[in-house]
Amino acid sequence: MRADARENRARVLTVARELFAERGLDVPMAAIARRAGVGVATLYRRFPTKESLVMEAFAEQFAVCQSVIDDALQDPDAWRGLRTVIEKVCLLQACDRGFTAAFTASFPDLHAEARDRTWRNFGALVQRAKDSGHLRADFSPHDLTLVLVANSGLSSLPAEAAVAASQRLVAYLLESFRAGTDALPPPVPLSLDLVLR
Amino acid sequence: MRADARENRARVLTVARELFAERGLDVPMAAIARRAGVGVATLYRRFPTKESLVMEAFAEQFAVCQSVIDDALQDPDAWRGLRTVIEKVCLLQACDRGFTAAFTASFPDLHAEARDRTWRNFGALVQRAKDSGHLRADFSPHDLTLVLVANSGLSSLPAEAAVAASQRLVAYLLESFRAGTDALPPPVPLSLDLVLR
DNA sequence: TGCTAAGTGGAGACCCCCGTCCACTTGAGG
DNA sequence: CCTCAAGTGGACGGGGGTCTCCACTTAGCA
Repeated sequence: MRADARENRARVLTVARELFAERGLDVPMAAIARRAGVGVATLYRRFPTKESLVMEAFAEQFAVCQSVIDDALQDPDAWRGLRTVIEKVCLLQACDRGFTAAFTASFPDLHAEARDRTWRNFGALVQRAKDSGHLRADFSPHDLTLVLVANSGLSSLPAEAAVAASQRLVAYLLESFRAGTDALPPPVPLSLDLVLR
Repeated sequence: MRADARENRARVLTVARELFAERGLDVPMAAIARRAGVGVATLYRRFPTKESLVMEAFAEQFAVCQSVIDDALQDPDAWRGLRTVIEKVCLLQACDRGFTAAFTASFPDLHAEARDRTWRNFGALVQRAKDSGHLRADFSPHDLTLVLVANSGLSSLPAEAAVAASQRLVAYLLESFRAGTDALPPPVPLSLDLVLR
């Protein structure tokens, strides 16, 4: 590949990541091209379809996400591991408007192997957390889906509010997931005054 | 208005409500027209713009929603009132894909008077619930927004799953909102096996 | 420096959406 | 039954999206 082409390709990816994060996946290809200072044809030469650009743009984040999960799943403190999985993935979602959409859209396509392994590991983690007495017994692994989908709804908020809201939501939910609830940890303060008036 | 016209108008509204509920607000006008057995022009004769059709279609639900809230706000048992507001509005959202979008889109336009009154009443309810010792002291009225926005994210799930998920989410959150948390009420069982594989 | 394949940009084909226009049809009162 | 205003449907304009085509430019090697 020629040097200038490689540079263009990299710039396109950077710009795409920025715009997807700010404005979600429905930003037009033409906008990405303009901001990257190239023509539309250049985009389609490197990425035959918009979907392929999305996948490429988020590949890095997927890897990060995967390793975050894998690490947490290995945590000897099962409750801390569970908490970490939820907190980190939710933060990723809240910081990047496009990530959620890309994630759920690609999830079925991630080769079943990796998906099933993660899911199995998570199930094991849940069981360990229950056994350790920190996680309520009626917690279901599907509650992870519940949290992620609920958290994804927050991406309709303005960017700064989304992070604050996500942290507060996660704090509330984690509190419900705990078994004992001895002391109530106060949820993260929230500044949502701007939202809905 | 002529008899057949009145009938057509009614049928359009019914169909619009169905389709908005099933598929959200971005169902094309042409689809509504086709399913109602009329031409596009007939839609636009009765509803000058798509937005006006949306508003008209959801007017009834808005009224229901408003009265649900007003009733709950009057409840002498403040905690029960708060619970009811959250449960009922979330259920409305979960049952109707279009409702959330229509609600947030129209919320700024509902004449400021009604909006402010509801918001003031809710603030008072929150205060009463805190005073009664049932609601945690650091609960913010903005947490209502948080719950509604999070709950709205569930509408990306298939219809049946959305209701179950919403109920479980609300049960978890309400538990966190309670002050004492003496006994942990088990959350509603969840059947999300179909989701994300 | 000159050649050539790789690379490029912009016009435009194609599609889907909202909303309008206009020639045609029909309900219902006299 | 006749009339005509009210009602109707489908074609169409305008805008915005994805993706393609093609004449032109340029990097990189001999």
